[in-house]
Amino acid sequence: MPELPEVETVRRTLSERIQGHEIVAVEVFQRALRVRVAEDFAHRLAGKHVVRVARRGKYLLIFLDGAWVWVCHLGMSGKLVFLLDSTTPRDKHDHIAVHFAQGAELRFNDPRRFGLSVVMLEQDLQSWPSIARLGIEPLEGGLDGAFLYEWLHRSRRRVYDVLMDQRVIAGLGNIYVNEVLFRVRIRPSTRAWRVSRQRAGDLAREIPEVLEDAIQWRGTSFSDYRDGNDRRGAFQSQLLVYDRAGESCQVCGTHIKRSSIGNRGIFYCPTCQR
DNA sequence: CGGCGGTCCTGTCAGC
DNA sequence: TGCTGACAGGACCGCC
Repeated sequence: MPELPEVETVRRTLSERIQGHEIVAVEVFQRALRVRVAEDFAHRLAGKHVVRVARRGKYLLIFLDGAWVWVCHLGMSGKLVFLLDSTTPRDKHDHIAVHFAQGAELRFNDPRRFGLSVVMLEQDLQSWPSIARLGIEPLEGGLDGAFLYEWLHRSRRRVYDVLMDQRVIAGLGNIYVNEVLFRVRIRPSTRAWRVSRQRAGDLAREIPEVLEDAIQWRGTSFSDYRDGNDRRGAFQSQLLVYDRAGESCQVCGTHIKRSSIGNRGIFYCPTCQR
């Protein structure tokens, strides 16, 4: 569900709400997420202040005083929503409630429970496997044609699979990989090693472009994504291929095709993308 | 060991 | 109306 632009939008909206604020109490209703929420999770968070809200790939990093960090991943269906009024009725998929002063509350809701919520010491963050594995941040410079070509030209995988690999670029997911590949006219099933240096350069330029654009539209609300204020994103209006099977390609008019790689639906223009 | 398929979980929607 | 199967934005594990 949430890819880099969505997580970044959650980061920005939450940061405005909780930075500098004290956590007065924490409730855990459901521990069985992708990684079981630790028994001492609530105890570790209680009484701490939020120093800043950051992001690494699709991971949200909520830094707390005392050198602690609360790491959240929203999986496919996760939401972190800030409520001014904690009397708002609880949903059956609300798993964690973090209470702030004056009745404000941050809720972690995740129907499919593919999300993750752990607290650790800041000094352990970079060596924590899920973070340690992550590749380059696409919006912080450093993503260039040479970098991408290095990965692509010696991989026997499909270009789609390489771009989806969080060890290469952190933060891309199914929607944005489909969109980026349409914009550079490469078919998702193309073997990575067949992508030329020039095309790798196109990709390196287009990836940050699409991600920044999506952030400006506050992410894609294809179905259930919401930001930290429970608001929908609007980038779905800008999607050129994702979820547009059967519609006409805006460049050439050919019907957009839907196919699949593994269990993921992929969308492309059979004429523009080779 | 690189690459790929299956799996975790619930909700929704299309088709019968 | 109700049942069934397919599918959904992610990540990890295990098998070949």
